[in-house]
Amino acid sequence: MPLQTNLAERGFDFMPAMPVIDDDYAQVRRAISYLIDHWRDQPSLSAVAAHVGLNETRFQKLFKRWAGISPKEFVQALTIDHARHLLRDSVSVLDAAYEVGLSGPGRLHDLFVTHEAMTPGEFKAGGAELEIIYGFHACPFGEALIMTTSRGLSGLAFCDDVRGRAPTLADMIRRWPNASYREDAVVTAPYAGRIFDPLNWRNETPLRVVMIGTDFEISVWEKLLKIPLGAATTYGDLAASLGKPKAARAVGSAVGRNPVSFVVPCHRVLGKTGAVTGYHWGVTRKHAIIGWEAGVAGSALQDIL
DNA sequence: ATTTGGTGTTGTG
DNA sequence: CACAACACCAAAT
Repeated sequence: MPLQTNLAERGFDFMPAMPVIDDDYAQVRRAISYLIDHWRDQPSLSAVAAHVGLNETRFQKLFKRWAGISPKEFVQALTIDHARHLLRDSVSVLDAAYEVGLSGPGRLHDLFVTHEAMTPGEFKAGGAELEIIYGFHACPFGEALIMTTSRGLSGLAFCDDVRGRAPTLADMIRRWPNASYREDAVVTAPYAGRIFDPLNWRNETPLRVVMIGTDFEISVWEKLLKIPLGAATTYGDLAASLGKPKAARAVGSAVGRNPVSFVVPCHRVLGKTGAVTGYHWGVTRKHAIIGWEAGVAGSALQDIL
């Protein structure tokens, strides 16, 4: 049955958001990467702007438009101090009162998500008929690759600015080599509008996500869905909350294999010290997401989230 | 500051 | 079945 006819049923009873146009990210990315390298020297606003190739005023506006906060506030959001603030309830958020069971709600404080799990066994058994439809869309963090099945969103990945789409698509296809794939950006576009525009996060119908992974991976990813905007946890705490306090490293691997980036907020997991550790799609992008979320958390939107 | 050793899970042969 | 790889972490240099 054609996917298009199911859109309303699957949660798209809203007008697609205004197109997510963010050519800004290319310049913002250069600024962030510069800041990561030079934060020690307290770089002036004009120095960062110059590095990006803009004058101070234009840079200010670009940044404010992109993040909702000033460059200064953004730098603040990347400090260990801010990380400690995000981590203040690291342990308890993972054991939040609400249950994220099968088909349960997650990310209750921001994006409204329900999910179901699909193990590799199930995936193999039903995989023959399973078609993955994908499309590329601009988003605040560069170009995103969105993948869907008839059961919901199954993948979200990011493209490298210079290497382009192909490596990202190959990376994702390698995860489910037996599926069939078809590109149709018309089908995936509503997901981009729903996911990357905070105004749509509390849409009354949940965003359906299907998790394809091993039992252990799924148990880790379900925990991630409990971390709300404005909070973070550590690999160690995550492991402990699964009853395996020594498995921090295994948890790190599982978090790294999360196929639904951003929606399953793996960027909200930090090292024990608050350091921003690795990210499958580049640590710079992890910084960008954390800073961008600081802007969302501090904005007037806060009231509706 | 850097190195070392102990970890659990997964993919490969 | 064994082994290497890994988005970790604490303890010892």
